[in-house]
Amino acid sequence: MPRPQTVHDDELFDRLAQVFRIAGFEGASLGALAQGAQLQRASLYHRFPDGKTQMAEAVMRRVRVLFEHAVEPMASDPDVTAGVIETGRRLSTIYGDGELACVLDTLTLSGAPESVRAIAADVTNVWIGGMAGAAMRGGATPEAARIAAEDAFAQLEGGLVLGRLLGDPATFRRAIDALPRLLLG
Amino acid sequence: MPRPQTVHDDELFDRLAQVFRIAGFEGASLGALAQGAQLQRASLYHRFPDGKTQMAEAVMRRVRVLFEHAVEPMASDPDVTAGVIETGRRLSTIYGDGELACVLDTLTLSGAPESVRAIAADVTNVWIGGMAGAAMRGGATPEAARIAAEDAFAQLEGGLVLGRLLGDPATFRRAIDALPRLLLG
DNA sequence: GTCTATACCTTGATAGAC
DNA sequence: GTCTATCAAGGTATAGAC
Repeated sequence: MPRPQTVHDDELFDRLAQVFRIAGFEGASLGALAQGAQLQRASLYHRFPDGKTQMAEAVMRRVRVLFEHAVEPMASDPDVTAGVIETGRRLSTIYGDGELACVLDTLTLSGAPESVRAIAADVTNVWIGGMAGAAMRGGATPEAARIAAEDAFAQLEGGLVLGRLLGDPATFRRAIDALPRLLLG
Repeated sequence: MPRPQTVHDDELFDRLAQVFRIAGFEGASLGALAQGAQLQRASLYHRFPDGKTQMAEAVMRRVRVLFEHAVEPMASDPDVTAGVIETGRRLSTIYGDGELACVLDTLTLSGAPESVRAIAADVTNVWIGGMAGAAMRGGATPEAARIAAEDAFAQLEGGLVLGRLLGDPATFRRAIDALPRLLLG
């Protein structure tokens, strides 16, 4: 009987994400990743034979699942406003109420493999597409909905950057609270 | 007669900034910095005896000068709206019309020394303070002006992140165009 | 002031024991 | 599946010639 995994996949991906999101791709050393994962470097290579690139890809794919879950209420809730508010709650949880950096931002800096960038772009489109869909359900034209969704994305991402710079997540939290207004007018 | 500098300070700081802004602190290797500066590694250590930390500090102080210049029209122009528009032009130049990353974002990730973070926070306050001043000149209360300035900062920074993710600076450019509305209502 | 050469450490990655 | 041990490459930083 083979030795059981001590850290299951999703939990492992989440731990690696915590390192990548504050260090970027080049900045995340195998030592830091191993420490964050609570696994030896060699054990990480057993789980990810293709090394750091494969780790970052797995993290990004895990992030996509998290965002698909986050945007889902905007499409499924009969009350669009209630759906947007619930999505805001889920986004806030992902970002530790604005205290955590965004892996889409940090994992697309210098050194990030093209494969990781591609998944990051895909996640971004899932997120913005979900918000644009909500805006359309609220009555906006496709063009106006897309613009509103992009601006809302920027407000949230910029709020995270400002939070890191000043140590105050207030701007991010304002953006979360403003989501219904930003998307539904 | 001593050998003259082949690269003057401000030009050198700008070249180093180009590397730091796309790589972050840990991600920017001395090799990459030397290549960007068109100087040998050892020459960089002659200019910056304290190494990479001192380079990042110098870059940040240079960035502060650039931002002081960028926000200046908002305070000095008799026509506040014209001043805000001119500041938008200068910000757009700093960010290559939205094609370049922000060093405030990338140079405050994991590994950045506290001294660099402190200057980055200072630059942020210069920038947001300037925008808040314009909003007050436009009639806003101090509290409303500060919030408008923070939100405008977030819209710009988030626009840069989105531009990198999707390869399209449209959201950043929209934020530049929207600056007078965001700050002056 | 800039260069070549080098010391020393950390990194990403691999091999093999358990 | 995880570990210890190890390697080659690349990292930061320094010494000394010009």
